Amino acid sequence: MDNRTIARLLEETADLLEIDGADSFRVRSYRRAAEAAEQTTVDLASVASDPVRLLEIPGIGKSMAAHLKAIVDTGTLPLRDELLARYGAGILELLKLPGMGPKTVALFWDAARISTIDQLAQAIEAGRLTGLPRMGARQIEKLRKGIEDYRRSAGRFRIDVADGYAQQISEYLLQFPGIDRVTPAGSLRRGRETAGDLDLLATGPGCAPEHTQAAVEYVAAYPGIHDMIAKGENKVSFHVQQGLQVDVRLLPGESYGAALQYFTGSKAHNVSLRQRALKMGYTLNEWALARLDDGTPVATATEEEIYAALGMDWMQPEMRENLGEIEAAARHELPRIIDASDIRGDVHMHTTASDGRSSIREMAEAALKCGYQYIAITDHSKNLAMTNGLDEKRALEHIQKIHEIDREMKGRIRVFAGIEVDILADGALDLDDEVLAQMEVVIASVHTRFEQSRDEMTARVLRAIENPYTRILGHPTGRLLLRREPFALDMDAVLKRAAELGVAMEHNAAPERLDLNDRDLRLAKELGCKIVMSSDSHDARNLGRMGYGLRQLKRAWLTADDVLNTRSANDFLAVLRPGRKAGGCNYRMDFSSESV
DNA sequence: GCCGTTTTCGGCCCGACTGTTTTCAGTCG
Repeated sequence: MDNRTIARLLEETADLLEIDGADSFRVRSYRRAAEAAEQTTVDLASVASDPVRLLEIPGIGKSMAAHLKAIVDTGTLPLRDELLARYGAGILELLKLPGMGPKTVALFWDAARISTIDQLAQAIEAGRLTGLPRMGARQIEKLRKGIEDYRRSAGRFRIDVADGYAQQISEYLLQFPGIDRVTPAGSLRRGRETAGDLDLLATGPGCAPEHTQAAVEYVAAYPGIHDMIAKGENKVSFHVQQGLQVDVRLLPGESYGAALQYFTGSKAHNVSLRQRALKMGYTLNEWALARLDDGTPVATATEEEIYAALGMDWMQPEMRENLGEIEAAARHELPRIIDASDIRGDVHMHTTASDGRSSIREMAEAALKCGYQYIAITDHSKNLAMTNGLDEKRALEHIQKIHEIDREMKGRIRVFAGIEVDILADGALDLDDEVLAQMEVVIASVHTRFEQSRDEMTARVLRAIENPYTRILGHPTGRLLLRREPFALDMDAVLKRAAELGVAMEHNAAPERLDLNDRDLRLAKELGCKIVMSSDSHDARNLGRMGYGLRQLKRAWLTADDVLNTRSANDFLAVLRPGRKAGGCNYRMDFSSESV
């Protein structure tokens, strides 16, 4: 059992305890333990019987150590099972609906024994919620809509979740002697935000036609299988625990490229490609690109060969949506889209001053290891009290500390002073201008809930953009995928105004954020609105993780020129703060001598 | 349930926002 699974069990127990009305501090201790399990580098399964090692982990006490041992020994936690038996297995899903917290779940359970989303939907239709405390017409309508949205997004999995499964299963497959290569295909390979299912293509000597028996049996023995869907000669399909469907295909090396191309898609890209093949006298399927007249294979083993035989350059999977990439590849005019190595700085990160886990120095050192030339420290401001956000006084002190570290780094890396301020309901920022004036990077973010109308919400964000100190608009859409409907915001208006004022739009790399979607990013490019790619890292260990967000940039065909933090430190600041001197920062005098 | 003690109890991130309130509970970050 891995740490993530253990963390999930503890988190679910915390949710159940909360519904059960347990002491909130007891609940929190379960959440802390879940977080500890997720964070620790200790493999909990291997030390579960060693209380001394367990107790060394902060957040794990005597009782929790016993719980951990029970989880590792039996695969489950008795307390969790007991609560699930009482309330029903579906009750945790209710918490995923927007606006549904433990108190409301408990209310519905007590009043109407509701323990699943289906039961809740029925109760709403039957009018059985009317008259319950806090349940006015608006509240009930919000729930009804929440269920609708939830059902629409259910069935698809966030890319990082699908990716996690892909990695686990690939590791397992590669342990089989007859498999020496596994590649995820489909929407995961194309870098979409979500994946409907998971296609894994495996090849190796054990995948040759008519010799796949042993490999098929090995795949079918994968311990993470929840239920088997189909088991054929070269394909095994199954569901994993959380319902994701996985198709593992065993392919001979000679047709691996054709299969990779075929199963990567997208469908529209493939249709268009096959039309092109036909016009050139070829036929294209998952086994080969072959001559139409006599069926002689022309290209099979690699994608590059296939595209080359069709007179095209190979293109990155993220571009394959039939949005002009086929024509561009045929003209040999594919743009050089952005790559991880283009990113020179990360300008959104938190430290222990607010809710981060690392110090300023640790962040700077980690950034050096990532090859960055500059960073900006952007802790939360006071409005996010829960994160220990900085008020004016602490913010000014923090700037001094950042400057100190910057000097210590002696030009090996630049460390800019910044802040992530909160946009209040009326569009004002939550810190005084005098403080903002001293920051090189001010990120204005929407953190609060999104109950306002589309017009109100847009006005709120626009007013924040108009603030002369706003340089980057953070969390612009506030979309938390599969958890909440994207709130209504006139993105066209926001992007247009941001472009006019030179305010950059942040694109957050975290897979649960992915602030801007493909369309937003394409529009931003058209309008000349600059994008800032950020990690929003709270921990030095994952500072360099730009992967998921970067793939959205690729999908929008963005180049290094479109993204602000691909520039040098000097150029970045020059574009971010045109004609503005950093207030009170005399240390910038030595800026021109930076060695980065 | 954890932690750190002024050691065996008492504290444990808290403010904005919404909807239902008629003075506040619940959710979210």
